[in-house]
Amino acid sequence: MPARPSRHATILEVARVADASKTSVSRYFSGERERLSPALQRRISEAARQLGYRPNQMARGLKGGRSRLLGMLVADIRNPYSVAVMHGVEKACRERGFSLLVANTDNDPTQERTHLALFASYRVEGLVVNAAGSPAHELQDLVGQGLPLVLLDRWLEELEADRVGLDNELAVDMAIDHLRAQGYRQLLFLSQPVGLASPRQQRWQRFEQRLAGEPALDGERHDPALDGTAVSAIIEAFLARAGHPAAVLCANGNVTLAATRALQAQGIRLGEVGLLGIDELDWCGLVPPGITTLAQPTEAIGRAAVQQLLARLDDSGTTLPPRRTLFPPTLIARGSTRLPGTDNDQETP
Amino acid sequence: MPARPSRHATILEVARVADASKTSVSRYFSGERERLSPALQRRISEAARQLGYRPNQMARGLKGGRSRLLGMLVADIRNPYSVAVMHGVEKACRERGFSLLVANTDNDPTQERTHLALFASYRVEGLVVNAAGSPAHELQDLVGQGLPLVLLDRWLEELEADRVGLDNELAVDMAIDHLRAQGYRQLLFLSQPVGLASPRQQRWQRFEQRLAGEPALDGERHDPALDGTAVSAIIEAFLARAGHPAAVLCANGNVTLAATRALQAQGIRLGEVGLLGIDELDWCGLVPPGITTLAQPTEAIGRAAVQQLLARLDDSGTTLPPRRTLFPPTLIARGSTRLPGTDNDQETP
DNA sequence: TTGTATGCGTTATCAT
DNA sequence: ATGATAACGCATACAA
Repeated sequence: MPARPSRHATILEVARVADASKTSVSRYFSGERERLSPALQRRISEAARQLGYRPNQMARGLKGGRSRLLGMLVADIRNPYSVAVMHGVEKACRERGFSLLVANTDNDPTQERTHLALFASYRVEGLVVNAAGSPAHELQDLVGQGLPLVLLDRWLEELEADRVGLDNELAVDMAIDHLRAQGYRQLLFLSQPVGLASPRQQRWQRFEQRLAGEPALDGERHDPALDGTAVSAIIEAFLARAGHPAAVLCANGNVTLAATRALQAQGIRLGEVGLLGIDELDWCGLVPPGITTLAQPTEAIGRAAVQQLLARLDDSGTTLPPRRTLFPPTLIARGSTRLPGTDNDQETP
Repeated sequence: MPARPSRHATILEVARVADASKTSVSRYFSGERERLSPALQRRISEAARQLGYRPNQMARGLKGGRSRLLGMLVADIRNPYSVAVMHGVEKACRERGFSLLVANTDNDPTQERTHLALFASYRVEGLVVNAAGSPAHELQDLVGQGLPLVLLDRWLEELEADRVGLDNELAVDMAIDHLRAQGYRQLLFLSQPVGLASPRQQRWQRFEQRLAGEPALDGERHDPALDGTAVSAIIEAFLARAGHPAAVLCANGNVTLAATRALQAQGIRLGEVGLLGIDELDWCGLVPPGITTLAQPTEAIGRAAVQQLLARLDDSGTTLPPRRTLFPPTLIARGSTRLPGTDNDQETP
């Protein structure tokens, strides 16, 4: 028994024990086992097992420039949507032999910059970015250096990069069509502050576009901060002003949460005032009579991001134009968009 | 202007441009700027800026053995509890100059092993483990090699390591005390399959202990799989059998979700049958009349894990005995544990 | 099929 | 205060 239970065995030690050269051991662990004689393979295998040898990725990365690391920047990790997508990203990474370095920015551009620098220092081979906001500049630099980068959900107009996310126009169309078909005529579009977040902008604008083209529908839109009582006030004013039947269209999960709270606080029965939210959440079926949502294919979005990244990685050199991959949402109809007295055959909550 | 917009500037290039030696540049970026003359500092700073130089962590890790990487193994990343803790872990990491490598195991011991190997290959300096299940063996090895490791929430009895998590006994005590004080006398304890998950075991056992000591209370416990209709059946049978007032105690967030569904499906008003869940979730205030929960201090738990890890890292050598850090939950009382007709002054939903 | 020699970017040791 | 040089663990061109 060797005395030292030291830190980590190296390729050299394995070579010595196996009575082979560093090269052979290296080959053994680099998918070139076929080139070694069965006898040597066995010796190396045994030596490695005995020593608990694991190739050092740091050294590997240093030599070949291949860190086998992908980075993911998440704007808000406590958002279930982000986590769901991340789950897809991570699975796809694993399947392709990559590991995922995750950083949460809490929607803070400063942290975004910090983490970007960090990723760079670990020589990640690709980046999935769900950006907080502005720093198209540093991202631009990275892309300029040839780092594959895909923008997830949120994108910056100035930045020429691949994009993956929801088809926001389609989502708003589906929402409006559904509400219309269910008999609602007055629509309130509620968003978090639009600011620079592209999905918010797109949904916001599409709502206006569509309403302009639908004489049968009437509506308004607001983008309050969600922390105060603003949502409640807006809904109350809207309902006082609007004719019936009226409905609220929530631009994302956070808004759905806030709007549900507000409607409940006002003692309003869902359905009587319609409620439809973009983003499906665990509890949407639980609040009576169930909240209608547009679910995003989060897993698929995550996988697509990785796939796009690795595609770029493979044929680096050829400069394909930026590609955008948009996914359609799925309507999950529940009681919150069923007018009392109506008898549409909807999926039950 | 140099022609090549190549990949990454190295310390050597910076040294050349700054007309200095590699050593000086290294010192500049390793927190030893004081030892350099102001003039040299300026030259290096300028050269680095101009070249967009970033120290290569891979090379750093290779040389000094300091990867500045922490690994976190998560059993189920889609569980909001896990994410909340992870948020704390990540923040604490960042504050201490570490990066976090996250791996989700989806409760699969095989993936757990794979990811553990992976972490080892990246020479993470510490591990936060929210284990799927069994492989105390590989974890034991890592600990034996001197790798700081803290068990989060779930722990393996066989493994001598630091532990951080909720005080499960206290949680069950608080739950029972609250239900009792609210007038409930028949208790149904509902858990996910207990199996090897230590928190489930502890809560499960504590419930039985406590009930044995309380003649005024009566109860039973079950740990069905959550995917079928089992929960509904169990609740129905329990209510048929039990006298009133009866309450359901949910061992975690997933169970709370399932139980709420079941109670709703049976048209039971919450409160009339009590409902209390361990784990606070976004929507618990939304389902009328609000679901009472025991909230875990997730952020604090995450931070504590990192702190414990770094403490070990600092005084490696001294072999302190394993330490366990337990946090108390916070009761958030809502309508689901208020019997109709009662008039307790509870926090409103 | 197997081995030798060199270099990846950095820090540590030892000079000056 | 600054620099030269040797590792760190591995992959790879080249040689045998």
